Amino acid sequence: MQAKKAAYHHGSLKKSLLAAGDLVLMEKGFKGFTFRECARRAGVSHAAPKHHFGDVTGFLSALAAIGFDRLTKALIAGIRKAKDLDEEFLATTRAYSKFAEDYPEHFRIMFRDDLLATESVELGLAARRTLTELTNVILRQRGEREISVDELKDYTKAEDVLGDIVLGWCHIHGFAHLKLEHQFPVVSKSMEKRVIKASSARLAQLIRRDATPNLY
Amino acid sequence: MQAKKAAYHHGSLKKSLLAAGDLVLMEKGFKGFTFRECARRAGVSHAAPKHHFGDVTGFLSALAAIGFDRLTKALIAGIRKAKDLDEEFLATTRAYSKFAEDYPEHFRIMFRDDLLATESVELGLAARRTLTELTNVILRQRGEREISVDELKDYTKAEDVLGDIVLGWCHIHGFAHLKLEHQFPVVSKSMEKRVIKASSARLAQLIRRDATPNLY
DNA sequence: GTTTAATTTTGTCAGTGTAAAGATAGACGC
DNA sequence: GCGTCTATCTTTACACTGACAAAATTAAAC
Repeated sequence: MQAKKAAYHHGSLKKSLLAAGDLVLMEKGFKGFTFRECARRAGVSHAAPKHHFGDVTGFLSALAAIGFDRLTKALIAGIRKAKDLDEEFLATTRAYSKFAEDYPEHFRIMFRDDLLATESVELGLAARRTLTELTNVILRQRGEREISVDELKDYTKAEDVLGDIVLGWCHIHGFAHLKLEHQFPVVSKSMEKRVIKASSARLAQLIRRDATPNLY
Repeated sequence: MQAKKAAYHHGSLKKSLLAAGDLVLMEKGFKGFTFRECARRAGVSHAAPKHHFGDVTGFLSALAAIGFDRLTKALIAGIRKAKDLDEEFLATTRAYSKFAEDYPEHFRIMFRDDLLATESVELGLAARRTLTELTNVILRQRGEREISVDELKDYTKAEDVLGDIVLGWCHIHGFAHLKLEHQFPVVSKSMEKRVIKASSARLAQLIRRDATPNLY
């Protein structure tokens, strides 16, 4: 971090700016997040970021991509801890929601189509990696084999698979989002835990019950 | 609108500002939404809004409350068209999602805890009215009687009811949000219709199947 | 070693939210 | 009727922002 500063040209300013933006997002939130503040933290002039990110939209897209990668990792880590299929769906829901709580501003940015450069391939890929992970959760519930990112497009064409993805992802995402934004009625922590556990279990059972029977 | 302008003092500026803010949100989106632009449209000086709304957070809260009221109405209208319980849950999902598409910026504001004055009783009430409507959708699926806004608090204490609300609302909200922000893989309109119809049906069946049997 | 291209800085501009002080008009007591 | 009061609105001011242009600096290519 200190070695990079020495280089005027060809330094790793882009990385430094991303690190700065990442921090600002966490410390000051979206309100305190400004192009100039990030430049200040990276120790460069206010106009420096322009060359690397164009406008603030491009900058946010890069940070959103970081968010998606972090979410993907969190999902994988959460899933790994699960003992069986019953636990796995719940673990996914928990990991997704915990990510939203841990990185609220990233989460908000990631799902703001109007603030992001949707043509960014980097962002698109990061988002697809996350969706692939979620799709694999569903596929395992269905008793089917896992897929890679490249196969995602083919699999979301299958109507029954997409149906299960919608069923699962909407619940996971809806819960994480509504909880983050404090839309649920306030109840005890223990009751909340039981409720989300029960909901996840019922949904996972539904998906497994309706899956083609020859495969599980 | 023209008669109000004449009055320097004692005009209905608050309403005019809200109407202006509502328009700006729809026409220019969140990016173009500024305190000063709203004041300009209402034909007053840029500092005028401060007296009525404090800061921009207070102003957004009032607009979010309008959004919730509009959503509540949309839900009621959508539900009214449904012939039976099977159709009703799907109709709710559609109405909720259509609202998000029709008023994207309102929708985004409404679910941004950090940008709103959470202590606003007006906003809290509007949000509770929406949640009451959603709760009644669930209660009807369960074969139980509907409730009023005042009863909401008691009903969300019941763990099984809250469980069904989470199950239903998360799916509805998650779908609307993910669709609005273009997170789903692109598929044909007809396939999308079938998918959401099937998901809603499966979820509604699950809720009804698990309901206490003596009541339906 | 000179040229060239990439990177960063400086300076400027219009526009923003908020604060403070001044202006206006209706309310209210007498 | 009249003077004061108070809520409402305007004016002015300030620090800050994103975007842009042009100049300056540096690394690399030749």
